[in-house]
Amino acid sequence: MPTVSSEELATAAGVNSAKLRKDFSYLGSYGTRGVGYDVEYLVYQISRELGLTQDWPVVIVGIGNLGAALANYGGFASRGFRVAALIDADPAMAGKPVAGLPVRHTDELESIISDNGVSIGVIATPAGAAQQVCDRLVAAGVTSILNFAPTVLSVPEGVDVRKVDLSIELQILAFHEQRKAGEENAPSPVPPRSGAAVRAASENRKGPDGDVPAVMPA
Amino acid sequence: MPTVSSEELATAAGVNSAKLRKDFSYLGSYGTRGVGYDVEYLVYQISRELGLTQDWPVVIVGIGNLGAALANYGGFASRGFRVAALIDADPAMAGKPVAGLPVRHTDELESIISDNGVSIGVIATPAGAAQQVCDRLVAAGVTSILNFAPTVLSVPEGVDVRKVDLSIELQILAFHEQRKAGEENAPSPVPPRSGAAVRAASENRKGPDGDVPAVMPA
DNA sequence: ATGCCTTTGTGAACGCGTGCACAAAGATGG
DNA sequence: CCATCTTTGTGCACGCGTTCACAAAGGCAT
Ligand SMILES: NC(=O)c1ccc[n+]([C@@H]2O[C@H](COP(=O)([O-])OP(=O)(O)OC[C@H]3O[C@@H](n4cnc5c(N)ncnc54)[C@H](O)[C@@H]3O)[C@@H](O)[C@H]2O)c1
Ligand SMILES: NC(=O)c1ccc[n+]([C@@H]2O[C@H](COP(=O)([O-])OP(=O)(O)OC[C@H]3O[C@@H](n4cnc5c(N)ncnc54)[C@H](O)[C@@H]3O)[C@@H](O)[C@H]2O)c1
Repeated sequence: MPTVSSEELATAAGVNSAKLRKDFSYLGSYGTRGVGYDVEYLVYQISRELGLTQDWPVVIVGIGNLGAALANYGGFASRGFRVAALIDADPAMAGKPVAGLPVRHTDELESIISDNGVSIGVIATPAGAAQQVCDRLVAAGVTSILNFAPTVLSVPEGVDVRKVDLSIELQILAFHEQRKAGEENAPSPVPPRSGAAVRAASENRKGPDGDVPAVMPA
Repeated sequence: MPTVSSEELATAAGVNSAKLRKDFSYLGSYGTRGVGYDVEYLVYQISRELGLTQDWPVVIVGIGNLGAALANYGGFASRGFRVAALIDADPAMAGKPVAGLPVRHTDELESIISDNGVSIGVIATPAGAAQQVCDRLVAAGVTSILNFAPTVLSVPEGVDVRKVDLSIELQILAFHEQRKAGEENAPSPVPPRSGAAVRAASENRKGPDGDVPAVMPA
């Protein structure tokens, strides 16, 4: 029986082995003392807890540059996600095949969602249309949304929104970049107290309960 | 002089006003007691600290579906990022205009980087090429990388890597989705101890010092 | 069966971010 | 010029995640 010790996994992942063991214990995952964890069982258990054993139908709304790229991306299927439909408001796109699927018009949005039991939606429309699309998705029964549009979506309680903001990713890199440059020469105008604000700026969004809105002017 | 109080900002952002004030104090940002913060000065100060006052040249490597979408994305320019060049290994693409810029061949990678003083690179190549591209970028002087390929990149100390893994974003949504479904009926197989592992699964990557590698099989 | 060695599971300590509460600062009006 | 009111800046305590350290458990060899 192939096994791994928490120490091996921890080293590979670059984390503390005690944390790993404690986390596993929360999952009810019992290893064998003196031996380690049964790899197969461990994988199964984590997969199940993470929801990877069932597959989730998703819809992508807004089949432009980004939406088409997402539709073509094979990485979703391999993680248990199935693209149930591609939806766009442009009548000219309706019926056109993208990544092997015909693009459906926005009119069909509600029926597509309910027919397929979709609970996860991806929004890749322009920012101006995002909230409206979001509202329709939620009304139709979607309870999880992955948003690429640079807008803060407001949703009723019980609906999760994750926002992917590529500009912020770059800003975080730029922030560290600037910091690197500043270290060598003159001390930063701000003393390196390394306080909460600085650290918070390096982190990503905190969780499902509300993203940090962009306060900087575009 | 237009001002805002920490309380106003905190309410708008949905955070605690004390946290906000404390964070501002780390930035050396002094408000006026009884009045609040000078909006203009505050914006300038935060912008500067975040590195938004200078603009950063970036290169995008791998002009496929995703790379092209990124190149066409206007949101970067508005946040102070300038696409210095688009680079692809496919000879057939060389010279072809994408988003108004001619695609350059990988051979030119090093000279493009040094000529433009690029320190931030975006990798949108297939996973198999990512590490190799990364090595070349780093060797040429890039010290910050935004990686879209589903691979853990290894880089020397001093180089920051941020990984955007869209599958993981969906997995996090699916995880919560499953949890929602489980609450109504039978109790989850795992008692809702709400431990560190569960919470950690909702969080994103922690910071610049090492992403959490994907341990699940694809 | 017994003893040794490895690795788990976890209680306790530590570190850190967050929120509370309040004194000091400064504006504003009388 | 003084009183009052607003809002900042921050010491302090609380909560939570992380890490240490170790006893218990189990395999394995003798
Ligand atoms: N392209 C990128 O790399 C990138 C990066 C980050 C964020 N974004 C954001 O993602 C979104 C899409 O970007 P893009 O480059 O694909 O834009 P795009 O203009 O190429 O595509 C937008 C698509 O949405 C469709 N659409 C418009 N309104 C709609 C509606 N109400 N319902 C359904 N579909 C609708 C349009 O017909 C179009 O096909 C934008 O909000 C953009 O800011 C894009
Ligand atoms: N499309 C998506 O929505 C999406 C989402 C998440 C992650 N990704 C990842 O992003 C990457 C790109 O995705 P894509 O859909 O654009 O793929 P793609 O196949 O359309 O594009 C890849 C491009 O990279 C170029 N390339 C290959 N090797 C190269 C090299 N050594 N140097 C420079 N260029 C090279 C190819 O010529 C091609 O143009 C993949 O790793 C994919 O897994 C894509």
